[in-house]
Amino acid sequence: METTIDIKDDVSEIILNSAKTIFARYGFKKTTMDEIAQAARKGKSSIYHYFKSKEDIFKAIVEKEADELSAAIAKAINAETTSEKKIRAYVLARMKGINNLTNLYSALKDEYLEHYSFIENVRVKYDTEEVNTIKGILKTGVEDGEFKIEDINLTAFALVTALKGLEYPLFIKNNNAKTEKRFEGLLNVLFYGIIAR
Amino acid sequence: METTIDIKDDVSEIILNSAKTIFARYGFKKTTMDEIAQAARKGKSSIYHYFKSKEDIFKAIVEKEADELSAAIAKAINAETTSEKKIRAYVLARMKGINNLTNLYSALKDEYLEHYSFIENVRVKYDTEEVNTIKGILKTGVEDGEFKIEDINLTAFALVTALKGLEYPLFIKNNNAKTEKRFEGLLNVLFYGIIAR
DNA sequence: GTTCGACCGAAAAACCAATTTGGTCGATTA
DNA sequence: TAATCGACCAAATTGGTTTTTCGGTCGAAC
Repeated sequence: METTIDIKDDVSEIILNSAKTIFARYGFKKTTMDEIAQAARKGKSSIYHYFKSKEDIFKAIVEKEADELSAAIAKAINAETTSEKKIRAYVLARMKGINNLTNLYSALKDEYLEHYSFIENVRVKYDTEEVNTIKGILKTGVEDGEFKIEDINLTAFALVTALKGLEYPLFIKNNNAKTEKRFEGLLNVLFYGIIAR
Repeated sequence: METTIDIKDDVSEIILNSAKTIFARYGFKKTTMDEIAQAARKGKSSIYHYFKSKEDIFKAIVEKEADELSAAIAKAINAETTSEKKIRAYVLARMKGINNLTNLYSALKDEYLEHYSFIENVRVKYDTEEVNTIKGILKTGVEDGEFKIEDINLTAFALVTALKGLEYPLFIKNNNAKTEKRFEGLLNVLFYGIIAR
């Protein structure tokens, strides 16, 4: 199934891939349109036939990555039956997926502070999606009598926030195989609490 | 008990208090040593008799605030009997205490991004203290048979991280009376989990 | 439909003079 | 000895100007 030229070798795709490596290496600001064009073996003006701005290219890259992560997570969730297992699958898939974004992300961490509001926009949009995903699982769990939750909205929001907070110290800094077990421990707290019975 | 001049009216204390209001208003960078000296009704050189640098003054202020918060939290914890109540008291006291730091913090949020590594140092030191506090409570709770926790270290760390992550969206942005109730809901999840039984 | 050279305007970088400012020192006071 | 301060310095910052870079447009060519 690779005998023909891959249909994804579209010019847009070439530009996106070229740009991605340069962005990952130099960050958004330091990357020039000329560099992107050269890497794609095109003239600078040609790029504008496919994307309306540098920001646009960046947005396309980030959204593509985010979509791939979304898809991977959805797949992992659907493979499970109970709500508890779905939550576990979600956390694991998310954790692994975030790792792949590390390259792009680390190049941007210095610029993250600056006022590139469009980055924030993408993040907010994705956060909302995450909360909704979790909310859906929790809701189903409650309806099935599997979970008992006072405030689903708050719990979903808190879970996502906590996960995001744990991302950095647990994963970025401490990137070994034990990390997965650690998340398991946390999930047990989430499911069963810490009160003895 | 206020008939004599308060022993805290030390010159160091005057300098610290003067500096605090100026820092809170203008931030670290924009505040000059001359301004601090004037506010303390001293010559600029005199300041250096008590503090070795501007950074030093700032550090002293932050550490003082942090110590006061620590004390308030410790007091709240000790007033409670069971471990569960101690945790609840801790979270509430912490939440309220952080609010008081808002002034200083908000003036710094723009400079927070810059490489004032000493700020980060204070934060790390304080984080460690927080984790240890929680760890102590959890340990006692387990020993008393009140809690049942797989990995105390991880749970304490996760709880602090999650609290820190929830601080901003739950508290700074949404500063109404309902916030307290929200934390209550979260604590219930922590104690009892979400699994129905 | 695609590619590109030439060009534009705004933003950034580079440069420089003038000023500010964190910090030192020695003398003075008490 | 402890505390205060005026005078001073080197380094950083500021303000303003010039130069360069860079994102983006346009029209021609294929």
